[in-house]
Amino acid sequence: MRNNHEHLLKNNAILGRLTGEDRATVLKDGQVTSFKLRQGVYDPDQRINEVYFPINSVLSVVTHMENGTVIEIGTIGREGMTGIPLLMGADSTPNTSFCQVDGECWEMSASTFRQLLEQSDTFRAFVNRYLQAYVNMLGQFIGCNRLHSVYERAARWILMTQDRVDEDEFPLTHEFLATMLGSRRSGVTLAAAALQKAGFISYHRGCITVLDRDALVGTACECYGVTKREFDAMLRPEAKIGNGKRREVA
Amino acid sequence: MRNNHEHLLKNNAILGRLTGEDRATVLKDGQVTSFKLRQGVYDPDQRINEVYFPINSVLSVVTHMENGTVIEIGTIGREGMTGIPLLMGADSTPNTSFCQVDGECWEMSASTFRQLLEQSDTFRAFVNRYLQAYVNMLGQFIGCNRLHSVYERAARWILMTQDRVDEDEFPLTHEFLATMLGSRRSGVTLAAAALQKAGFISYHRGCITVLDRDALVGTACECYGVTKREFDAMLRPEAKIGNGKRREVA
DNA sequence: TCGCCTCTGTACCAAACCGGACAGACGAAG
DNA sequence: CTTCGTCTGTCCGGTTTGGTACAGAGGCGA
Repeated sequence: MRNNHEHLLKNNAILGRLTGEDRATVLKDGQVTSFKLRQGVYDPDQRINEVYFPINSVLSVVTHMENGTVIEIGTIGREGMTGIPLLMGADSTPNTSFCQVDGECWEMSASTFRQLLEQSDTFRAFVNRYLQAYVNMLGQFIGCNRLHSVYERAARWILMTQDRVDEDEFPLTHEFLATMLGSRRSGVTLAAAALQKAGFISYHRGCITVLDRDALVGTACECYGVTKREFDAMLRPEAKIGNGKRREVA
Repeated sequence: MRNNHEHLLKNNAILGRLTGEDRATVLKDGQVTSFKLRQGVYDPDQRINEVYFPINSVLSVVTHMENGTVIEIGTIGREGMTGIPLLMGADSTPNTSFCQVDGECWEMSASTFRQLLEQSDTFRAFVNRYLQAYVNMLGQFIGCNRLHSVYERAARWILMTQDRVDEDEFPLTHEFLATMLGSRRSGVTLAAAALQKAGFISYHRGCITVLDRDALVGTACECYGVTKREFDAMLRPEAKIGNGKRREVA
């Protein structure tokens, strides 16, 4: 049982790097939880009592506009965790989180999370670095949503999700993707059809398969690579976070 | 001289709330610095040696896309500070910061900043809450950039800047605003002309004047109000937001 | 005062996208 | 084997915006 759990922990980038006492605390005070497709994780402005470290599930953070429109602002998978606001001293978030691809998470109470932050420099360091990468992703997406086409963003989104589930196939409807991207469904259908025709992906009634990852990377906007490098770098303690951008102000 | 400085500190939402030893540390180890229009503050991936608390200046954080396009991801004025990455344990940022409206900042070395974080619960709390509001703003703008028109976003931007300079008049060209909003200049000219015709603003060769704030608020997308409430609430320790729950200070 | 540079107004075409709608196709449930 | 709901393909008019270009107007320096 414990071996099984330890195996699961390895799949999460943060938990998988803990050792000794820290790992013991995680195993002792946490548990595996499953999320089903579209299941809610956090509601706006509600107290956050648990944090989750995805193992093979993918969660989505979205914001609601006043007119009811929903749009994705971030994705959380095995590279990270939910409950970022706790790290900043808040106990809630104005956003909504839910399950985008069903699977398992490691659940930890907010109090255990805070205890670990105090107890472990390693844990605090990794979580902080994740926060940093997450915030940098938000900044990137501000530009992405303004400057890049549905086609590019769709490819980017598919790649990001595939990285997090680590399988070629996962559930996805055009309708859902359109909501995440803040575009209309028929626009996504055109983009998806083009990607399928090109042989990069195939899909069928709510299920998508990535066929040619490299081609997708070439199709997606730079935002995919930029954020991926950020997240990768965060996991290398000695690496400098950043991606070599060095430009002048206009 | 010291009185003068203390007066300046009051104008920054974070520094203005410090007392006793904390304030003494700030005054002892910091200084006033001026930024000129378009002057750079941080370059991508360069070590952050100083942090700045705007007094009456406004700074802008932008990201560069690979094709050279620049777009704003955040604004920093007297409600906050630069150097957020330090708070997350990083020592650089992938983004660029520069001066959007010239004026003064309180400059503090990174080491003093870290010392204050250790020394003062109050300081750490305020800075953490500011980070929280800043991150929430990023999330809001991800949606805003995708879903709202140039007209709405232009009004939002003008309001946000005016809040930070606290004067009705400040420098702004259509060209610059277009860059910040990630749109083309002539589109901003149309939006600005409409706002002027409506009597909400007036402008002339690189200088804009807000004439009717309330009308502008009505014109801007909800994102203005949402982020303003976040910043206001985060800086009031006793504030109740969301469902009436008090947010804990870290 | 003159000339130049910046800022603003405007125009035009093309592409992308919205908003909405409709129909076919597939699969799950009965 | 139907039925029904979901998912996808497609269409069309209208709007916004991108890309580009040009000209006038104001301010500033020579």
